[in-house]
Amino acid sequence: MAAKKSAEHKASVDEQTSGQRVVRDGQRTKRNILLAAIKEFAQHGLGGARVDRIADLAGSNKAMIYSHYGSKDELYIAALRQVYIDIRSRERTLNISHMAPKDAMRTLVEFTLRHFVANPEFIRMLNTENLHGGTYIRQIDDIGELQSPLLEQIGRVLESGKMMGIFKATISTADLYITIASLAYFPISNRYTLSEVFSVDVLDDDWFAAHEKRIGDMVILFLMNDEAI
Amino acid sequence: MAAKKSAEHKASVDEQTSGQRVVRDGQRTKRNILLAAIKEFAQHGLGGARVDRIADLAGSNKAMIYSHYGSKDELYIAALRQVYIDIRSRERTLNISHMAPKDAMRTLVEFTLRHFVANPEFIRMLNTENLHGGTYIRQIDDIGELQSPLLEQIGRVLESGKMMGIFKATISTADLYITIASLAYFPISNRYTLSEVFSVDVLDDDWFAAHEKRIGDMVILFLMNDEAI
Amino acid sequence: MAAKKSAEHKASVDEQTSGQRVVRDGQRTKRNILLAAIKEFAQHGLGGARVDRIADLAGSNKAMIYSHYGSKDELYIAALRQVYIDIRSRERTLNISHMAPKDAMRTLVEFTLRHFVANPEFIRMLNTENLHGGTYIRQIDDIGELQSPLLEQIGRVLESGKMMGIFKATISTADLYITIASLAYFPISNRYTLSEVFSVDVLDDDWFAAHEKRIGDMVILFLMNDEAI
Amino acid sequence: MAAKKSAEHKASVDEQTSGQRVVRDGQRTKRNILLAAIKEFAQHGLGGARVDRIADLAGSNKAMIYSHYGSKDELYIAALRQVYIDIRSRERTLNISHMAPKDAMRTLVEFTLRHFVANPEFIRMLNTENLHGGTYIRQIDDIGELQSPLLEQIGRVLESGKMMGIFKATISTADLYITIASLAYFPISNRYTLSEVFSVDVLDDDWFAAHEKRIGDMVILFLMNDEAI
DNA sequence: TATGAATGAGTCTTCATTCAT
DNA sequence: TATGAATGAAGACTCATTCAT
Repeated sequence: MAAKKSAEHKASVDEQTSGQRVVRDGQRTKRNILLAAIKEFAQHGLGGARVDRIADLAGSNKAMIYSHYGSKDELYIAALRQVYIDIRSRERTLNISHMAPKDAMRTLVEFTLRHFVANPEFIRMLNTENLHGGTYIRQIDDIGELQSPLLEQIGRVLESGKMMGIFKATISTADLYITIASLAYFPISNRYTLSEVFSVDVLDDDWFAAHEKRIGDMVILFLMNDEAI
Repeated sequence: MAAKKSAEHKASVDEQTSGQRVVRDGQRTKRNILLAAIKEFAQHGLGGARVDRIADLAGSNKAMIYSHYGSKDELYIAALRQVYIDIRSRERTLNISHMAPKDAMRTLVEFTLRHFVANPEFIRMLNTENLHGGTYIRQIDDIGELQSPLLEQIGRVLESGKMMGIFKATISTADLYITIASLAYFPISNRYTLSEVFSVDVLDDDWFAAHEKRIGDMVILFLMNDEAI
Repeated sequence: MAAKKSAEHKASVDEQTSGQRVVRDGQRTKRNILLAAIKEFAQHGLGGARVDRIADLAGSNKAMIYSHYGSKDELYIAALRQVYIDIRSRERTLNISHMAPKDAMRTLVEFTLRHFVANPEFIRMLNTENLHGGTYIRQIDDIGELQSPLLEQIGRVLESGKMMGIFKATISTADLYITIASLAYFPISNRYTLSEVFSVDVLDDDWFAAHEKRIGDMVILFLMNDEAI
Repeated sequence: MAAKKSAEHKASVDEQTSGQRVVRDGQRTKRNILLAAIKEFAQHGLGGARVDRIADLAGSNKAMIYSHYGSKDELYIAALRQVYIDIRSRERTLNISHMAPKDAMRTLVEFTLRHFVANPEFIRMLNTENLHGGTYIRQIDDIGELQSPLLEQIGRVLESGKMMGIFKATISTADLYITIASLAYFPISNRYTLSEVFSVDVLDDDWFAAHEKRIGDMVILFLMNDEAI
C-alpha cells in the first residue's frame, strides 16, 4: 500500500511542492482531490460545486474522485471535516500561556478575528453546511473529537482571570467562545452585503483595526463587570 | 370559504392574503412566484434551488416564472430584494421612542436577535449572497434606498444616550449596528454546526434567554464605558 | 363582414398608413398578421420563426393569430401563398409588348434578376419550402392558378422571336423560364456564401451590371443559335 | 457481420467505414456525430434540427455532442465546414486534363449538375446558411483555404480555350463558375416548388438529359461568342 | 492507479397553443 | 374581436456517476 510504484505512463512532477520529483501515488492524488474539493465547495457551495472542476483543479480526473471518495456528497463531507481539522491545527499555533488574563483575552479575540480573515474557506463551508441544516456535519463521526484548542485556551484564560479576580462575569467557556466568534464572524462572513448595503469595507485597514480594538474591549469589559445592568 | 372554486388544480401559496379566488391574475401569480422563490432560495441556495419546485410551490408553472422574471438569476435577485424589503418593513414595527436609552438599547438588541430568529430566510439569503461574493445584490439598483429603520433607531438612541451622558463610547451608528447584528446573527446562522460541534441548542429557551441578556449587557457595558482598557 | 365597427376599447390609429384614423377591424388585423408572418418566415425559416414575434410585428397578439389562421403551419402556408400572389402581381407591371424580340428577351432577363433582388422574401420562402420538400406548397389548392405572368410573356416573346426567325432554339416556355430564373436566382440566393467563399459582392454595382449583361447575352445567344455544338 | 457485437443498444451511422467494433473511441464517436449532424441540419435546417435526433442518429448521446462540439451552433458550423470539405474532395475526382476545351467545358458543366444532384446536403446547407445571412460560414476560419478544385479546372480550361482561339468571351474564372453553378443549382435546389408550380420533374431522365445538354450549350455558346449582342 | 469516453436523469429555458375575460 | 395569462410538451444543455481500457 505504502510501497513505491514504478511510474507507468506519465511520471509527472508534482507542481505543488515542485523541484522534487514525485512519483504518482494514490495518497497524493487523494490529497490533491481533497484540497481541490475544499476550494470548490467553499467557493460554490454544495449545489454549485462541480465534480469536473474539482478533478481539473486537482490535476486528476473524475473517476479518481469516485474511486477515492465514492460520491460528491461524501467528498463534501470529507472536505468539511478537513476544513475543521485545518482550522483546529492552526488554532494550535497560538501561544498565550505567558500572558496576563486581559492581554491573553484580547489576543484571543484578535486571533479569532484574524483567523476568520485568513481562512475564508472555513466560514464559507460553515455557512454552506448550515444552509443544509447540518445534514452532513452530522455524518462526521469524530467531529466531537475535533475539539477546538481555542476553546480550551479560552477556558484556561477565563478561569485564571476569575481566580485572579479580574474577570467576574458568569459565563461558560463555550458561551464565551460563541460570543467572541460572533463578533469576529459576522463582518467577515457578510462582507459583500455589508459593502453594498452599508458601504462598509471590513478589510479596510482603519475599519479593521478599529473593529479589532472594539470587540476586544467589549469582551473584556463584559468579563470584568460584576454589576447588574 | 365564501367564494366557490371553479378552478380544480389550484391551491397554493395563495389564499393567505385574500379570500376571493381569482384565476387569471398576473399580479397575484407574480407575487406567488416571488414568495415561493424566497422559500426555495432560502432553503437551497441559488445553485440548489429548482425552478420546477418554485413553480409547484407557487401553484403555477415554469413558463410563468420566465415570463414574469426572465431567468432564474433574475428571480433570485427579485427574491433577495424582497427579503430586504420585508425585513425592513418588520423593523418598522419596533417602537422605542418612549424608552430611556439603556432600556431602549437593550430592546433594540433583543429585537435584533428575535428578528433573526423569526426571519431565518433573511439570514439564509444573506449567507447565500455572500457565498456568491455579492454578485447579485450589486444588481439591485435601489438597495441603498432600502435603508434600515433599525439603523436609524439605533442612531437616535445612541445620540440621546450620549447627550444624557449615559453612553460614552465613540462609535458610529453603522458600526454599532454591525456589532449588535454580529452578536445576534452568529448563533442563529450557525445553529446546526453549533449544535453538532458544541452541543449547544441555541433555540433552547434557557440558553436563548441567557444569551439575550448577555449580549444586551455587552452592548450596554461597552457603550457606557469611558475608560481605556 | 365588410361593415364598420364601433371601436370598443382602444380605437387605436393604424401606424402603417398613418394620418388616417382607422378603426380596428378583423380584416386589417388578419392582413397585418400575414405581412408580419411573411417577414418572419422569410427571415427565420419555418422552424426558426416565432409566433410571438409575428404577433408583436403585427401589433397584435398570439390569440389573434390562432383565431385567424388556426396554427403556425397554416399561417406559414398562407404566407407562402401570399408571397406567390405578390410576386405574380409585381410581374404584371412589366410591359414589353412593344419591343422587338431580342430587346424584349433581354428586358425579361433583367427584370427577373431585379425582381429577385427586390423581393428577397420570395427567394427565402422558396428555399425554406424546398428545404421542407414542398410539404406545404402542396397544400395550397390554387397554387396552379397563380400562373406566372412572366411565363406568359416569355412564351409570347419566344414565339414571336421564332416566327420572325430570330430565335431558333428548341425549348419550351417553362424550360426557358427555368433557365432564366436559374441565372438570376443563384447569385442572389447565395450571396452570403459567395461573399465569404469567393469574395464576390453580388450587389456591387459593377459586378451586378456585368452579370446582368452577361446573363442577357447568354440567353439570347442560346435562343439565336441553330447549330449543333 | 464478421465481428461479434457485444454492445447491445448500439448500431448506427458507424459500421460503414470499418468492420471492427470499437466501443470507446472518441474520434469515431466525434465523426459519427458530425455525419449525423450533416444529415439532420441538411434535412431540417438549423432551427428545425434536433440535438436529440442527431444523438440518436449518431448512436451516441447528447452529452457527447456537447463534449465534442460545445453547442448546437458550433456543431452546425462544423457540419457546414465538413460539407464544404466533402464537396471539394469529390470535385477532385474529375479529370479533364486530356480533353479539348469544348469537351472539357461541357464535362465541367455536366459534372457540376450531377454534383449537385448527388450532394443534396450541400445545397440544403448552403440555402440554410444563406437564410442565416452567412452568420456561421463567417466563423469558419479556413473557409477561404477550402478552395474549389473545380474553380481551378474551370480556370485552366477557360485559359487554354482562349489561347486556342476557341473561347472569346471576357469573363473571370469565378464569374464563369458562378454562371455554371447557377444553371445547375436552381432546378435541383427548387425541385419541389418547380414540381408543384410548373409540374416539372427535374429528376425525370428526359428532362434531366435535355437540361444537361441545354446548359452545356449555353455556356459554350457564350464562351465562343465574340460579337456584341 | 489512472484516464478518456459514455450515459441517463435532470435543469433551465422556450414555444406553440389555449383559456378566461 | 381582442388580450394577457396560463400551460404542457419539448428544446438545449449539464452533471453526477460509471465503464472500458
